[in-house]
Amino acid sequence: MRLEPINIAEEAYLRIKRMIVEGRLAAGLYIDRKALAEELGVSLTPVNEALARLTGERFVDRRGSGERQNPIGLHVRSLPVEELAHLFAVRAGLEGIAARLCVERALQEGLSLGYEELCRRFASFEPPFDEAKRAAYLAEDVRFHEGIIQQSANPVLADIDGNLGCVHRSWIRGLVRPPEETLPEHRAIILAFRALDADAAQSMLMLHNLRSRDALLRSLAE
Amino acid sequence: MRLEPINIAEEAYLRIKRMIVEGRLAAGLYIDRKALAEELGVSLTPVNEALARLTGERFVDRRGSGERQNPIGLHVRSLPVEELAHLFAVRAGLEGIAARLCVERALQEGLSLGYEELCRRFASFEPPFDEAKRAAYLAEDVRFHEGIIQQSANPVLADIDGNLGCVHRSWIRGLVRPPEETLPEHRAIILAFRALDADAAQSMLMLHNLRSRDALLRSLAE
DNA sequence: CTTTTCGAAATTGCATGCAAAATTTAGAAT
DNA sequence: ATTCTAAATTTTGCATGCAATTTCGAAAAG
Repeated sequence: MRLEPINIAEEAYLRIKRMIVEGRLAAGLYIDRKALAEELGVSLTPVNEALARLTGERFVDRRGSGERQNPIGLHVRSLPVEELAHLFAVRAGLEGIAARLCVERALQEGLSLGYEELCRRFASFEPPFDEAKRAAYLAEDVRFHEGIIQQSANPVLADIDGNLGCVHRSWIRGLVRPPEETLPEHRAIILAFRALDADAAQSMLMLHNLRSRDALLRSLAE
Repeated sequence: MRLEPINIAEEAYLRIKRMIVEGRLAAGLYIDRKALAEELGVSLTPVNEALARLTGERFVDRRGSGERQNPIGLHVRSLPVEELAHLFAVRAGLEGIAARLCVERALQEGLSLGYEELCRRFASFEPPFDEAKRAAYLAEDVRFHEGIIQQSANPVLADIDGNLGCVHRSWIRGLVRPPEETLPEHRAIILAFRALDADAAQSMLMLHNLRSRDALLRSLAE
């Protein structure tokens, strides 16, 4: 039951973005607008509009005639790993401030139960981690970070971090660091939240992300 | 001497965005695409593409037929002041992490002279502040914050913060707080940079922005 | 004077058309 | 077989066309 298709161009945008994020349109791939338009059952106009937006959001590259690789035209952007590291740093800043805002809000309005529940559900994990447990941990990890953003009640922050998280997950399928390493960090962050210690919560969440960035850079160096 | 108009749609996007940011298209105003297309000397297609992008970037609102205010169609988005406060919080996070990245980089590569110069030029201001000095201070303030972002050498961060700064300046023309109040904070931040104290630099820059957010909220409450 | 109604005119969202540029293909020359 | 060349085809970027919806406006009704 689709409530708001809004309009064809908007839907084309959402569908093409999903195709990129989910890897159905592979990185570096040339984008055949005609084929895309046929697949979506629309004309070229809404596809062009969608691709213009995605170009602005750096999901798509426009390749001019002067450049080395052919063909000319639009391609799915492939993210240099270096840029993924930059992305981690930005999220470190965003999630750090989100943690502070959570505490700020909790102090003003009383503890948010939704957030408390999130913390409890997360805290129930215990080593050792087999395959299934790692998958569950990954899902809970995503919920944990998203929950902090949501509870910070800052729509601008949610918008930006949501987009970055989208890019992140389209390039990094699993965990950057093993649960054994990140679980204690998550626990420490939760303790800071319980203590309503904004400085500690912000600092820990930031360092948590920066350590993931460093792990990524190390794994890149092999 | 224009090097790369790239294409008409891209140029339409940039020009319309400038019109909005500079207030030439006022907030809340209905956007007459036909008139806009004529003014830019293009057809409706590139204008539509540009407006689709600006809608995605929340510079433009799409108003459906069910909503209270007429007419239907596109309008320049007017930012609730509350959202401006959210924006300050996000920038607090971003500039905070930028400060940390600056110090990180300085420790790895030796001090950046460009950044040092920025600090010196900024530090030369002295009270009292007459009208002209306040204007100069405002310009220097913008350069100070932009400089930190640039020196953090994180293109993702620069991209996001640049956009937010753009929105910020389109809604807040002058200073949120008087120079007498912010100058000591800037000085303290510079000292933290000189000492290569990442924690202090990040924390101070973040609080600097959060205090501006709070000042904004107080002035809103009148 | 205010409100309602109904048709004209404008606007929207998208499809299609078209010229310029790029790519592919076919054939000839090396 | 390989390289060059040029015509044919495709693609791109934008303009224009068109049906559906919306707004405007004048006349009629209250």
